[in-house]
Amino acid sequence: MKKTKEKILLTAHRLFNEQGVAAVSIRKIAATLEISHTNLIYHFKTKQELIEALHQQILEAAIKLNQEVRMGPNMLEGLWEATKGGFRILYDYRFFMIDLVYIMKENKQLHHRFLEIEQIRSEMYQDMINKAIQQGLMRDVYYPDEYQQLITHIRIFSDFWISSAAIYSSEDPQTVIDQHAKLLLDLFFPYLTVKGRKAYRVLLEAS
Amino acid sequence: MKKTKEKILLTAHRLFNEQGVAAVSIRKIAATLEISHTNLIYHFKTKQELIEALHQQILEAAIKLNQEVRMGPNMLEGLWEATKGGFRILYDYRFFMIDLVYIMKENKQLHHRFLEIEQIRSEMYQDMINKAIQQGLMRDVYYPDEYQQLITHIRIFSDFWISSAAIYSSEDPQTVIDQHAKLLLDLFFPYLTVKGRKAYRVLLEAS
DNA sequence: GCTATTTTAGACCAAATGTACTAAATTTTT
DNA sequence: AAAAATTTAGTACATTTGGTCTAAAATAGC
Repeated sequence: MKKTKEKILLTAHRLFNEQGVAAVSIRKIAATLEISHTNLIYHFKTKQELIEALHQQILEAAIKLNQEVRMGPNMLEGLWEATKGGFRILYDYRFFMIDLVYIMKENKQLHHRFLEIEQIRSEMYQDMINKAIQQGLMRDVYYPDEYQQLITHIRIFSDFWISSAAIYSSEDPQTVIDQHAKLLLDLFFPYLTVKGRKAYRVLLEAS
Repeated sequence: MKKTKEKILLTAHRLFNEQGVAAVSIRKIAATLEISHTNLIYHFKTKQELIEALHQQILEAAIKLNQEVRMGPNMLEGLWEATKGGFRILYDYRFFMIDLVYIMKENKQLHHRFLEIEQIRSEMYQDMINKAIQQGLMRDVYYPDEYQQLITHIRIFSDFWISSAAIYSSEDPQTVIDQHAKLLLDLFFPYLTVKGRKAYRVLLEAS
């Protein structure tokens, strides 16, 4: 019996992606669905609630991806798969990334959750890098915090490559996703050892 | 006699920075200035015209900076000064960067100009890197396009560090600007030669 | 079948926004 | 000083939006 609720989320999701969060009103979503706006309000009191529900979908997709992509012995391969999958999810919900600042500004609760998740992601990268160093794939730091800064760059790139692509890229979605997943991997390249670079080349030839 | 026009730009600039472009209407700017909204419209027909005028200010500030910061023999030092100055300008007009995707979407002409300017910036970085390689400050590429990708990362970071800071940073403006200017420089670090890294350390100790 | 609950629609309101039109006030030009 | 231009304000209108209230329709539970 929640067919309506699901349809609302689908339509909101689509319109947000097409027109941006700010340009889509409750009434517009309702009109697109050909239901009354009061009906929509019955299910979601505000646009914020819609965004929160869609954010929940993003999290669930991310958790599902995390379970699928088992980080195997080859760190770079796992990173590559996880990045491609993660970037695909972000692209599917691109309105969220493009309006990220706006959404975080409007919704303190979501903002807080987002910061927590980023913290976890950061620690994950930290672990991954430490393992890669142990395995001789990445070099040691030249100065303290060097990898902490790399992780910051990873975060900013991950958060905003979609916004950048909205301005600079005209290719089809899959190409854009692959290009930027590759670009993220390139951030790691200069830190790789000879052994690491070899693994990197093997990986690229395989895909 | 263009006092009004200037006051309008100042107030629009301030309100855009404080509340974001979407949340500031012609009428709100007029109300803040305590002039009639029709008077404001007389000077600027639409919000787009206001944004274009402010963008022109950004360009003029950037040109002025370019003339001041002479790229001396020390490539890293020039880069550091230019980055700090440029990032300060971007921060002064942070509404433009935070609403970048929105603005580019709404104004095809501005979008086109923006792409042209980015092209010039890209070539500037390319020249700078080539010189740094000749001077033995940066290493040769390990694979083709390696530095082209670095420049892409520089572009994305430059475009969106302010958006990132709006979400993650709570420090005062000057600290945020310096931190991110430093982060941009860090993108170069792993490509530096031993000689380049030495120059980099000298530079950081000086500032 | 009847009742209670959930879902849906319609009417209405107040605020904000862009826009157009008119006219007054001010400044500039002659 | 008079005429022409510019700048400024006031009014009014249509649209959009979020929001409330009421009631009808559909569904579920008994």
